[in-house]
Amino acid sequence: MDYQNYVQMLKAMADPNRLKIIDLLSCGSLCACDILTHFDFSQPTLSHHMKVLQSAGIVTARKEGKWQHYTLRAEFIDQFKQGTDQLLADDGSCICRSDNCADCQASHSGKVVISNEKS
Amino acid sequence: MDYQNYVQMLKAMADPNRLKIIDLLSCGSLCACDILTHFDFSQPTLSHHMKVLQSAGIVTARKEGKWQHYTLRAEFIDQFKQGTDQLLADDGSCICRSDNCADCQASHSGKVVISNEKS
DNA sequence: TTATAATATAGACCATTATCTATGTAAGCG
DNA sequence: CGCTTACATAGATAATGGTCTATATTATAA
Repeated sequence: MDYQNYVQMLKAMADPNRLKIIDLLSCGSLCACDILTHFDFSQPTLSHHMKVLQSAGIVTARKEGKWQHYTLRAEFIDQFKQGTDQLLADDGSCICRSDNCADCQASHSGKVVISNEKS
Repeated sequence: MDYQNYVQMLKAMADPNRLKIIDLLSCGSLCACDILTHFDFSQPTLSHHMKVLQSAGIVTARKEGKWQHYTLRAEFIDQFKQGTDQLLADDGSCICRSDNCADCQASHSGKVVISNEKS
C-alpha cells in the first residue's frame, strides 16, 4: 500500500487543536467564526489550521456570503478507516512480506518470529 | 472523550518511517537490527523512533540477549480503532454537543447545520 | 580479559510548524 | 461612499522534531 495520503492525514490530525476541530465538524458543518469560539488562539491561526485540514483532504470549504462553511469529507472518513485497517491488519499486505525480504523469512539467528500473535 | 492518549498515538504515527515500522511489526515481532535493514537512517535514529513508539504505547520491548525485540501492542490496535470510531462518528459524543455549547444549538444566523449528512 | 556486536544516550544541527501581529481582501450595510 | 464583519495572507519568532556524529552501555565470544 502507498501510505503517502494516509501519512498526510495523520500529520494533520496529530495536533490537539485540529483534532478538536475534526471532532466539532463530526457533528455537522460549521463556519470559521463558530469554530473559533471554542479556542483561545487567534483567527489567523485558525485559518492556518483549516488550510492544513483542507490540504490533507479532511475538510472542504464552501463560501456563503461572508462565511466560510467547513465540512468533514466523507471520503476522508472512509479512506482513513481503510488505511488504518490495512496498516494494522496482519493480512500479508505489510511491507515486510510484500517485499519478500530475507530478514523476515529467516533472520540472522532464527529469533525473528512471524506469527499471528500480537501480544 | 479524552483525546490525550489518542493524540499521542497520532503524533507517533505521523512520520513515514515510524508508520513503516508499525507496518513491519504488524506481521510480527522484530528486533532492532532487522528493522534497521529496511531503512537508510542511522541506528541512533531508529533507537529514537522506537522510543517514541514505546512512549505512545504503540510497541513494547523485550530484551533477549543482545537483541531488543519489538512487538505491536494489541491494546494500541484496539484503542486506536476505538478512538478513531469515536472521533468520526456523529453519535453525539463530540465536544460540541457534550459541551452544550450555544453555537451548536442556534448560531448567529441559523446557518449552522447539525445533521447526519457529512457530504 | 579483550574484542566485537547490538543498542542506548548526549548533544548539535537543521527543517518544520504553531503561533503571533500587522495588513489585505471581500462582502454586506448605513 | 465609508464602515464593519469574516476571513486570508505575509512575515517574524519560538518551539518541536528528525537526523546526525560521538560515545557509553550491555551482552556474547574468543
